[in-house]
Amino acid sequence: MGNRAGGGRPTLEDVAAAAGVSRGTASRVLNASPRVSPQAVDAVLAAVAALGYQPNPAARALVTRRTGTVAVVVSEPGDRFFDDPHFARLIRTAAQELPGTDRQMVLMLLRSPEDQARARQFLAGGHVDGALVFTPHRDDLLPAVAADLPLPMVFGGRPWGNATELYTVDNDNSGGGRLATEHLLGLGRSLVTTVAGPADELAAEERFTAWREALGLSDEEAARRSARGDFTRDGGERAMAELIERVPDLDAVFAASDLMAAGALRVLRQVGRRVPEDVAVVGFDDNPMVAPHTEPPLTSVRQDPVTQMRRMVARLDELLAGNESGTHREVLPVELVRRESA
Amino acid sequence: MGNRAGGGRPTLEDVAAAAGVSRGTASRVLNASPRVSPQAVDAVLAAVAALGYQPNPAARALVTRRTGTVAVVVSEPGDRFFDDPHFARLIRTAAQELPGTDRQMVLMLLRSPEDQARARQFLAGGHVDGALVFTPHRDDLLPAVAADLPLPMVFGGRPWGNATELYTVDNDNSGGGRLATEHLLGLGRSLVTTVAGPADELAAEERFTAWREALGLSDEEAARRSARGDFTRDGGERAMAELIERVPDLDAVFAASDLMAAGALRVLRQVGRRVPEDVAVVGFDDNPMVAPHTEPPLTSVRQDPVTQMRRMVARLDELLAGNESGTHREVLPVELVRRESA
DNA sequence: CACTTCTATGGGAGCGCTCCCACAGCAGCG
DNA sequence: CGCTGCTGTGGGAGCGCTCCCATAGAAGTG
Repeated sequence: MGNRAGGGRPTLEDVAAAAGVSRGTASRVLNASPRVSPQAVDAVLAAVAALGYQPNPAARALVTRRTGTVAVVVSEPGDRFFDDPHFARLIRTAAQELPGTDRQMVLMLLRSPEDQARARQFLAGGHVDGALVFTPHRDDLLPAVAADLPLPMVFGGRPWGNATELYTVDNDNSGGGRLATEHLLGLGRSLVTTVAGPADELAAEERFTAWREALGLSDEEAARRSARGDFTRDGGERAMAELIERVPDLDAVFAASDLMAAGALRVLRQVGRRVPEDVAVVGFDDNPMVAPHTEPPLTSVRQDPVTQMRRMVARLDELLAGNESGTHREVLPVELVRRESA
Repeated sequence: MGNRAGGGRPTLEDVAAAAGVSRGTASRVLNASPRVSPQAVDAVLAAVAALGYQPNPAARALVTRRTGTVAVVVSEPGDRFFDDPHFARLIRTAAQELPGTDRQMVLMLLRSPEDQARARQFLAGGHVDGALVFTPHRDDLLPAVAADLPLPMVFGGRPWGNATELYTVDNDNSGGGRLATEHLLGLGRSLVTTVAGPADELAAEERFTAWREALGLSDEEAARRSARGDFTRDGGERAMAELIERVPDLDAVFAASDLMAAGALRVLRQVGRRVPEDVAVVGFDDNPMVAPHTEPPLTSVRQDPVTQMRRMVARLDELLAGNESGTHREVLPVELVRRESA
């Protein structure tokens, strides 16, 4: 009576014994089954409290085939995971949204092709009930195998490949690129250049294409008026330096990320161009750790990782509930936030 | 033969049947038991490959009482989790160090007292084999209950309370505070002030005390020459503004974090004090996203979250292996990185 | 050659839960 | 008063593994 004979953690059997009911009834109480008498509920709950009982998650998972955990997968081979506060916001939102429904979050950072293979194994291995996946790079192999994995998955940002059957929650990169470019045009700027993101990320390509189309540029002219960065501050500096060399008379820059815009601003200052008087600059992200703190504060296209993650969790919840209807592709709107740089 | 009758995932029984051995032998092969014949090993491995078998983690956990996962717990009620790249570095290092030994990482962000209670439940619930815990705040309740939890735990930074039986991996905050202060003194500065961190964090208190003792200040004088921030950039700005008002003739500032130092630099610039000519500034963290990018680049006390997390993982591994010897408290050295601000 | 080791193997037991079938008890009905 | 239906309960089966005991056969010993 009271505690368990073996001395270890109490089991459901111990709870049942203490409550004077059977294991089956105790289980029904814990799973909120309607077919239990009120007095049984009370007795079991009292026994649970008295014994400090907690269900064994492994035993439960074994029979229900549900683990109560969700994987959050981020592929980022470089240093951006900690250089860019964007990721921290994503992770934090995931951590906040998931426990709300009593699910734990397994975080996987993928830095190499081997990591990707391991992640595939892991996701197929029954460790988690579903996955939220960020695989923006062209050589990320997870999207290609995603359709074969018998696991609910929602992608953040559209991965490469014509995987229309994947569930994705994306930001409106094209709309953002257009917004930024048209804003610069509206300011009366005549030579709008861009510091583009890495060509292996679709989001970067979409922003670039939107810029090119908003200006109606030929491929050659677009190439001349653009330079690539890698979404980092240093990359932005290098690209800006290259651009100013090649297009000395530029009077506007659309940078595909705030971090790159920050690098660009620094270079512009170094070469004596005033922002926004000589050169207007627009960033992308509206990163709260970057955009308001640059010199001058940065006008930027706001995309909201919090909303994105929320929508991803909501979509995954639907999939976990067996609801496979609904659009596969969801696109979140972006907006221009004006500050002083443009 | 071949695949499973039921059509679901193959089980160990299926593998055994395909390999022409018993379930017991198949299990021995998978667990690298020495008592198996080479031909049995080959047959089982071939069957595993042919069937695409993966062990059911729940079934394994049920009997071994090991889940193969480790919790990483971070208590941070404010926005610092994504404002401060420090956390991202910690998380990324954990993600990198843990899978090396085939363990998964469950991330828990604690923002409220309820979260703390939930975390306690979770850690006691058998979901994970161990935990790496960051609970720097005075009202974090996890450290107090840690000793009662039958779970290997390693703390990052020393939590409040005289919990000498806890395993901790800390940075040398006192040494760092002394280093910074003595450096400023060595520069010939006569009025060294400090922008201290929040009083509810032990690390902040240790840095503050080291500063006070290096200067040999009375309590009143220490209070006059210091102002508190909350480890954020904005907090640093406010504290610096307050300090410059109260101690107009200050010629040096030791800021307890790089982010606060960045805020301080901005205020100093605004009021027309030149750094380092008029005021020398030293930060703390040597945050790679902040210190090299301030105006001017920041001299800072380097602490290395990568090393810290590595040591924590190593210590947890020892505990998981049953080795409870070794020092409970480990302190990591810090060093001064000179740039232009001091 | 009978005996004891040793090695490799088979298969039962059992981890702690949920699911489900069977059944007791009790109304309500003709 | 025998029948059906409904509610609450007990307990067997079984999820897929690992552990361990028993045992067959090979190898070693006097």
